[in-house]
Amino acid sequence: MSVRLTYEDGTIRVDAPEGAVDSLPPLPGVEADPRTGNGRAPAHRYAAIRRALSVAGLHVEDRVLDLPALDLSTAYDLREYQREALDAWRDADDRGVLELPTGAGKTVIAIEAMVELGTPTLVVVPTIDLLEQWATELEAEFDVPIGRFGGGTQRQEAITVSTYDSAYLKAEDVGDAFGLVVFDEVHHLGGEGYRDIARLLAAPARLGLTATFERPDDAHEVVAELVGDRAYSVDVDDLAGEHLAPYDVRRIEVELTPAERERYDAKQSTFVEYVREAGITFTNGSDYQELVKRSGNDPRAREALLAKSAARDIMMNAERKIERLASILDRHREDRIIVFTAHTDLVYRLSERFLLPAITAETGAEERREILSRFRDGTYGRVVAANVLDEGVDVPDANVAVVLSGSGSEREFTQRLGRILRPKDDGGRAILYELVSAETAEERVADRRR
DNA sequence: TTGACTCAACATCCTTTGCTACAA
DNA sequence: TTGTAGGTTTCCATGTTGAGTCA
Repeated sequence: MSVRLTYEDGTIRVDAPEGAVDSLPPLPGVEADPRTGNGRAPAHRYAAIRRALSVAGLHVEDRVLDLPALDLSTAYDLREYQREALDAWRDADDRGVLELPTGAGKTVIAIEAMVELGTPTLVVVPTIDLLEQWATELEAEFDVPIGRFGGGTQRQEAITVSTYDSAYLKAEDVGDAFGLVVFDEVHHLGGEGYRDIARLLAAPARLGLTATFERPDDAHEVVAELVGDRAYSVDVDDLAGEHLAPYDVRRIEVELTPAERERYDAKQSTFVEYVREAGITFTNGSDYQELVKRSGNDPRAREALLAKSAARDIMMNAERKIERLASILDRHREDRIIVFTAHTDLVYRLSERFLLPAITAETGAEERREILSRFRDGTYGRVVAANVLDEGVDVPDANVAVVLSGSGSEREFTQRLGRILRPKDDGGRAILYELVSAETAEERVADRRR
């Protein structure tokens, strides 16, 4: 008996002769389609279905992928840990996630994987900036045209780079055109909508790259199912000193002013009292969602949330943080500094007071390029940014970071730290200052991200 | 082609506790 | 008496991004 596999709009269609689908061994993800009398599975099950059919000793007429072999080569020589990472991925049947810190050379590993597999490849990235970086790198490395989905162009080639958004729109149409898919910053794939990208593609080989695989909402489990488990992981501290700059993190506690303290305590207790009365325990992650839900029709819940938000503003934008920043800027006159905040308002205030070039979400692409280019060539020695420079932008090297405020996200912290870890010519140490308001919830927030 | 706009998607947002109605 | 479930269609606010539309 011969089983036929076909790709159809993001699914794998399974046909057996005489409608003998019922007599097939159980196949991963395949369900009977009562209308057509055949079996059907989401496309990402393709590799597993092939394996199951092969184990069962059935003959397969495979019409899913019909891909040309690519003859690629690269001049790159992998470092030892890069080689180990790639080998681990290959040992896991060309599936899985590599967890490496920013600056460890994830792109190089992906390029080597493409050379070894020699199959059409789709690279999926979160931003247009990254799309350009990857495309430029691949064009320089391989002597083939590189396609682009995103940023206004939709051109498909054997090797194509796409944004997550465009990949989401195109996956159904191109799901049978690639043998390998590389997800850069693969933690994004845990997003409710984005995970469909991986479901609709038939590509048997899947490589995920990230500096922080785990997600607070546990969606990395979904990512592991779609791309493969974490195959290799190396920590910043394993590379610091050799391939990355050695670094120090200095936490500086700052007192609230009496006026700030009074307002903070009032707002915080409004929140805490409501939480206590409502019996919300925050024992699991969804409790906060529960509170948000309530605030839709319970005015007191809404008031509590607004109070919490006001308290957060006070502790994150505390006056004395700005004073401490002044002395840090003074001490590091000769250094290259990036100042990070959580609020755009504060970015503009700091920009005005210390004459720092500012970048926020409101900064246009052209102006942003200009600022970063001047930071790169040394015209500017310091910049202040909101959450913009956290990921997906090629930020010139700095050696001092000042985190004035941030979330409890481990990912955000890792990315900000990564901004100062490119090895220094003089072998110098990088420093990250973390300003935290004493005796506020910010102490917990700061603990959580480390 | 560009620039300004809107829209949708995604991420973060968190604390020290214990109710109430109903079915079996 | 004991065990269990308890919104249905999420979504307080802020920040960031990519895609699409229109002039």
